[in-house]
Amino acid sequence: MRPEELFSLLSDPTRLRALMLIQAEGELCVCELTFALGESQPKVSRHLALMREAGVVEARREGTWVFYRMHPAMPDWAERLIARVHEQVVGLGGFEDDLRKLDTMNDRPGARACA
Amino acid sequence: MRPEELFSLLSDPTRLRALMLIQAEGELCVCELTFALGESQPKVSRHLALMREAGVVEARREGTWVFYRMHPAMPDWAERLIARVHEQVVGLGGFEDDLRKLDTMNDRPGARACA
DNA sequence: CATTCACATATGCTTTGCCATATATATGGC
DNA sequence: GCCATATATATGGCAAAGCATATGTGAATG
Repeated sequence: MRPEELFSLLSDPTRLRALMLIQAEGELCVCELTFALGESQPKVSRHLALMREAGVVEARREGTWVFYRMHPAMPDWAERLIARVHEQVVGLGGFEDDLRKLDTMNDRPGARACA
Repeated sequence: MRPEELFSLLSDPTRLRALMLIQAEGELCVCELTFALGESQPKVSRHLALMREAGVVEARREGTWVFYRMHPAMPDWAERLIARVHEQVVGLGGFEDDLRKLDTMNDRPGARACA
């Protein structure tokens, strides 16, 4: 993975917001991300697929749901970079709103863990 | 400036390489960047213009030359973010090459300073 | 046990718009 | 007039969004 490719992935609002949510929560399923972002399911799924194909996130199926988390085999520089991005960006309006929105979701598949 | 916009700027190889050089050197003119990157002058100029219009870098004219540096009024989060990016990618092959290439340039306008 | 249904997720397809590049030309200082 | 830099125009390609639809899983019904 080259740096420009990673930045290209981060340059879309839907992907950036989704990734910051995953970074904050550790693991989230598509329906949780769809709810928190307020975007259509196909749109969210497509963007997650792009990050999955690039090796930024990893998918794990559990019954009906598919959970996404940071890819464990990501290069160190990329992992650190995303963590730094999260630190600098999480305070900006919009990202906090997404987290709050997520907390208002009922009946979450609740695999709350492993951050 | 929104984060996605910054990442969009960083997602082009020419812009990323140029910005990393500026971050490392403090200040560089267009001809130095053109030389170090090995790209055409109009190409480099256009990419610098994009970053200038976005408020990421600032231009200063000194006679024939135009020097570019980080924009002093950039938001704190963006300034820190670019510094973190530099820390994480400066070690990757390619960026080091650009710096070495720059050092081989003769008759540099040499405003070496103020980093 | 097979069928049907409901739900979560993924994927073709098409249109639209932006981005990068190249070439050519213009500006501005010496 | 020469050099460094900027900008205009045209073109090719890629990326995002919407819509419809396909896949895959689980539950319920007969």
